[in-house]
Amino acid sequence: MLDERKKTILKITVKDYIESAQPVSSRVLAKKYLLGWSPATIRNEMADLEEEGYLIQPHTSAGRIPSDRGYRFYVDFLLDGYELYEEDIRMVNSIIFSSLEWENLLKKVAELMSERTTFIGVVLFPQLKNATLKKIEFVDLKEEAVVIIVTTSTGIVKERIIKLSRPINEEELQIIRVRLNKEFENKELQDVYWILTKDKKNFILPQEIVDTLIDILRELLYTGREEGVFVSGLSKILQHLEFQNINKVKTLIDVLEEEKTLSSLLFSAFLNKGLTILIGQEINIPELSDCSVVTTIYSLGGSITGSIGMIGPKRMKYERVLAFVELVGKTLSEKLVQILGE
Amino acid sequence: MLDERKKTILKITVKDYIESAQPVSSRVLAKKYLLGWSPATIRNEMADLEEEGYLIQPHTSAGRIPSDRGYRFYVDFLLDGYELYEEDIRMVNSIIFSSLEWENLLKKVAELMSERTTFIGVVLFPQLKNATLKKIEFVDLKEEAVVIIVTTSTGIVKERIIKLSRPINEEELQIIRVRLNKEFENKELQDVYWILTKDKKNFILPQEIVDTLIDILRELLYTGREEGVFVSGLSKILQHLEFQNINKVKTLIDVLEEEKTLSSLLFSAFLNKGLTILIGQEINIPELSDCSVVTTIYSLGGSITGSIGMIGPKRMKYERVLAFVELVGKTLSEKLVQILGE
DNA sequence: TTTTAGCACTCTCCTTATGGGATTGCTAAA
DNA sequence: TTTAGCAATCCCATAAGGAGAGTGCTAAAA
Repeated sequence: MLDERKKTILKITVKDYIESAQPVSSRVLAKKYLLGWSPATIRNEMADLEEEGYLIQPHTSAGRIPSDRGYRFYVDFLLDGYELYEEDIRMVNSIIFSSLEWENLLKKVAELMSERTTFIGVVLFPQLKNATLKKIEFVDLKEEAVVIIVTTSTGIVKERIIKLSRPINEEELQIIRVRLNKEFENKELQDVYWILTKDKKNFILPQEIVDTLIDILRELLYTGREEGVFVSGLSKILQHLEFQNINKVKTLIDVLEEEKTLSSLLFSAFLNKGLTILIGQEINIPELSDCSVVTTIYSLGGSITGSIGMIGPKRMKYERVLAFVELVGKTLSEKLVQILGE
Repeated sequence: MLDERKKTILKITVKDYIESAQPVSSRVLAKKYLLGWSPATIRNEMADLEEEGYLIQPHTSAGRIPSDRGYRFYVDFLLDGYELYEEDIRMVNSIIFSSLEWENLLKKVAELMSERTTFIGVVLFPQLKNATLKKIEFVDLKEEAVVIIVTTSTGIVKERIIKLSRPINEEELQIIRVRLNKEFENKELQDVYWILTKDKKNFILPQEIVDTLIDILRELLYTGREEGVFVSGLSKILQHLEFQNINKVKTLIDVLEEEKTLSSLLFSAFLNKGLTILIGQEINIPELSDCSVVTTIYSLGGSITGSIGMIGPKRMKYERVLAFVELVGKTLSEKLVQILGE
């Protein structure tokens, strides 16, 4: 374990580097922060910290910057406390409690997160493993075209247009509607999915309808909308100094357009069930090794859970981002409680 | 008007520059394309073409590159013909005729376009000015939470969750449902919107329901989903040589994350009602002055229209992109006919 | 009159050299 | 154990030089 002086030096080194983006030298530490030790002393301590893997020297005659391990120690043990801003609270509330349909709301949340922090905001679609089916509805468009609409207990709606191979009139549709709803209302989506796939042939229903229902359920259950995530803030993050060179930008954009990568990244937030930080290599995505990721979940009991996250340079103000992400997660959950009850 | 020799020289200059990305010199023109004139002669002609604004010299001792006017002349008068690839046709069909809900389909189309061309694919949400209302549905979630679902004649579905100020039971909901559908079924969205806003107070209905309906209709009518566009292909376009410097990339990304700019750009495709090319400054967005935009519409009669487009460097293979965009537009329209009839 | 050869001139870009500046590690003294 | 002093190291901005490519112009050839 590090002694007090080493902790202090590490802490100030991390803080200064986050602010200045310049390797921190012993001279700056001694002079700017008036620590009471001479540069030479500090130099010795920093050499020790480097040996133990907390600091890195970009080249021989440069100051030092924190390693992943240095950031990790800082975040785990040296943080002074979270910094929650009034203005953030106001904005988060005003977006989340405005009336919007689901998808639009989540998209706005992603935009808001990047807007307020200049980092990337990511929102994972709600995962519905424990939700129940509320209603199946059919809307007859014309001739053989029908819209099938499924509503879940969590208020998520998913629809699809299908073209039938033979015309179905409103009476017949009504029979199907009543029958399906009687059978499936308030059943878990999971179960409905299994019943439909197993007994596929035994339903005396137009095959297209059964197939489409299965399709809709699968999407609701396993992927939100195609591994759905909303990502926002590319244009914001490029202003940071770590993304000045074109190749880093390219690899970053490659990753961020790959929805699968992001959704599985956010998905892992479920396991931790709370505020999580991953720093650099810990993220386990080489292209993001200059970044940190802060995630949390939003939820209502067990029936609906999703997660949100921010991706930014490792050089981020953790005090602020941690507080902010927590705020957004909590506010989203509150909104769920308000609408769907406890 | 240009004489034959100037046309030939301009044509080959444009072609060579599109291929090589290098300023084209008189020597290359004479030697590589065996035109039968000496470099000196070609040099004179190129000087003329520059004077007339078709070519530009990046600096004194460089070859020449096409100006916007040069590209425009090339596209209008010098194109050999469209180039439609078998593989493109296969891929476009397989994506567009797979069964997907609306939004997902359009998103996939944008991805497809960028995938096939390495340029940016943009898809504007369907504009519904002439669509009619098909059905209004309520799903009772629990206590005071209700989902309102509106389906249009074009098969577009939009929903919203609301929290009521007092409980409403299923019987009461049924009365509202029947009454609203009786009154509004098959009426134009436009009209329903006006009736609701004008007679707001006269409906003996919970105020929240009326307000939410108005909200949904406004979104359907005026903005798709929030000026909705799908954009795809950022990571692809960065491989092109014109986006090697960081500032160009930044300004490009700024524009592409600004949905309003893009949707109004695509919206203008409606006025032209067909395949449109804008080159460089013609686009009228300074940040895109190194780009060309090719757009077209997809439609079914007058009831549903949207547009699609590609954004790429001016140095694009117009023969191919024009054919491709036309293909995607036509195939999308076909799908509409197939589902919704004529 | 039109086309072409020849040549000086211009500009870019790459490589190399140079010097200032910052910071370190080490040694020896406090 | 801490500190002052100093040589050594590396980065980086700037300048200098030279190769290469292509043009414009002039004068001769077709």
